[in-house]
Amino acid sequence: MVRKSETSGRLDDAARAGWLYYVAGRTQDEIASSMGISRQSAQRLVSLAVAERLIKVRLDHPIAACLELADAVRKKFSLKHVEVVPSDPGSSSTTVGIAEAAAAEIERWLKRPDPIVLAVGTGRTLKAAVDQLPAIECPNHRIVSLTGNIAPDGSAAYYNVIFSMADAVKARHFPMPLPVLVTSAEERETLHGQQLVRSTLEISAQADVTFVGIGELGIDGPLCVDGFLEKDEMMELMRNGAVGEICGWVFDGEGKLLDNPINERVASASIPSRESSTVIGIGKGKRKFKAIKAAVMGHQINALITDEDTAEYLLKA
Amino acid sequence: MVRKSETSGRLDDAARAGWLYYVAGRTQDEIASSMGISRQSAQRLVSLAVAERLIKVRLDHPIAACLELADAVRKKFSLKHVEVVPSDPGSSSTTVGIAEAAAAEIERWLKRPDPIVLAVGTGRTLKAAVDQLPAIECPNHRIVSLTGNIAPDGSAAYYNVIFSMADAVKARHFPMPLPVLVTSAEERETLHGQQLVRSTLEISAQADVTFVGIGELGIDGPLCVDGFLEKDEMMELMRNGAVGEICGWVFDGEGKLLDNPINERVASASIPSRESSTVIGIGKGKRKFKAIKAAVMGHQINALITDEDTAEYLLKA
DNA sequence: TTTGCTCATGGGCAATTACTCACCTTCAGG
DNA sequence: CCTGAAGGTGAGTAATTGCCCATGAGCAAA
Repeated sequence: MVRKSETSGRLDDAARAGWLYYVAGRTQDEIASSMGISRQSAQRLVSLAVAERLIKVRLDHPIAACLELADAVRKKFSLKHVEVVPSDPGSSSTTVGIAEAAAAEIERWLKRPDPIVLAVGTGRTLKAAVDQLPAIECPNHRIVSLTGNIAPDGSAAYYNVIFSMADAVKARHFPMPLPVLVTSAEERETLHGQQLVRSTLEISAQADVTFVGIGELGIDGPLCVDGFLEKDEMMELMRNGAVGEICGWVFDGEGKLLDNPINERVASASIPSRESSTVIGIGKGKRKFKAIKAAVMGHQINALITDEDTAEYLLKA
Repeated sequence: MVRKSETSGRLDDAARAGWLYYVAGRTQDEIASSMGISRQSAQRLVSLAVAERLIKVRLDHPIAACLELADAVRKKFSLKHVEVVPSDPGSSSTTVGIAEAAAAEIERWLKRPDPIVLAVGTGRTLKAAVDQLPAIECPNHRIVSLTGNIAPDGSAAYYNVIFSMADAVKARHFPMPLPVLVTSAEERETLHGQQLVRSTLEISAQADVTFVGIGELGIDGPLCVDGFLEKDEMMELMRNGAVGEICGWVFDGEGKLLDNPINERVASASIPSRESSTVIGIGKGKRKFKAIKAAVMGHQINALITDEDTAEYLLKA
């Protein structure tokens, strides 16, 4: 304490101050008087100890690993927000965990006092999330669907989540009275020109936050299973490099939307701006690995809710 | 996540808040808004995480003064290893600081790749140290208790640390199904002859490293407070020159085990060899000064974790 | 000796955090 | 159905901390 100018002495002091502060739990004032320096100097020593990484903080809880993964993924892909839930090794479900997390995130947005536009896509995961929502009243908000609600056979599409959402959430909601895929680009233009559709599209473009499922391709993927695409169309798509889809918009391994006849027939609204709004993708599981990776690489989404296994894949890949 | 009342969910939230606060360095306001709760609730979660010991802080820096003291003490008493942590002038705690240091030392031993036998004694300080341990998996190691786990009233003794240790450390552990003191030397022989006890005793004799608390005597000392000895027995002991105890083994001012009826009734295993293994005593504080000095003088231990004040006392005395 | 630079210091102040209090829900037991 | 305990909540407030700034010491180059 007599000599101050040696650098090592200063680090020693920093260590001592840091110890008193973090381990012993004293205030900076107490440290200052016990070391015979001013409070400000004590503060500097404490922050020096932190800056020099003399102080190591550890959190002993399974959730810590998830948070670290989330942070790493967020940084690697420059995402706005990433949430990672623990993987459940015993379950093959593609929704358990992330559905609850997504529901919590939806709830947080809906509880905001200022009016927002919340857009939703489609998919089983998103449906599961919406099913977790409690009853909420939020007359200020608007909820809009990006995708059509008409299945290939003309019935109401089951996985159009906006209706499930309307059950729980009291807000104005805007479905999209269209099929998911139409027969041609021209038909899409015509339909999108209708007044009702056009106003819904305009609302969707203003979305503050968007929740979308991320679908894998393949003959077991949702586009085939739900009958939107025939098996041979799917094979053709995959030959062209397609690996995943969001709201029917098909993209390749780098997350670029494909320039092909299928995408020309997608009647969904465009995915809202990733520059000016938050677009949260939801998905996990081995079959979706490539699709999720492509979606984050190509910035089709700028936020992600997934599980540990998937997050680890994203970091390794 | 819709329902919040689950206790485990609350701890998860605490962990999350603690991580965001200490690891990610966010403010409580940011945490509050990102978790959708009020700032006060965020603050509560953070302090809950601290209170539940989810957050562990460690300081990685050899403070010069402490190092010098440690070296001097090590030489003076021919010890294998001495660790000195800064004293906290304002605190009367007998564990703060050394508990963290002891936990770090235990962790270092447990992280060794080669299989070891780690023995533990008893005491509040050791308990506090073990409570600082993170979760570790080390199936190669064995952990054995030197002292019985049965209190005078027949219940499980609280300060038998091996059970706390088993919570954090995944390793085979061997408790000692005995009281600390039995009624006579003969009873001890009988009990020690039991197969279960004998094998535990054999393991303890092979210990590579042992961690023991150092207890002071007196009517406020642990032996009396925990009901192992009556006040008059204690007075008698002290009249005979006893100054401290380790695992119940009572020794005099020079660290020699007393040849008296009490030590004949101690059911603990013998302290493992100070020739062939490392026996680390943990303790600090004025009330323990004489006991610690006696323990190092008599080589009841061959390594010590203590604080500056105690180290200075040991050098002067 | 002067000049110019770096760096630690303490004061002051705004931001952040901890604590207390009154109230509100939940739930077990009468 | 009421009641009281336990535990959670937000508001308000006091305590603590982080940061900017002007100052001055130390030191090397001019």
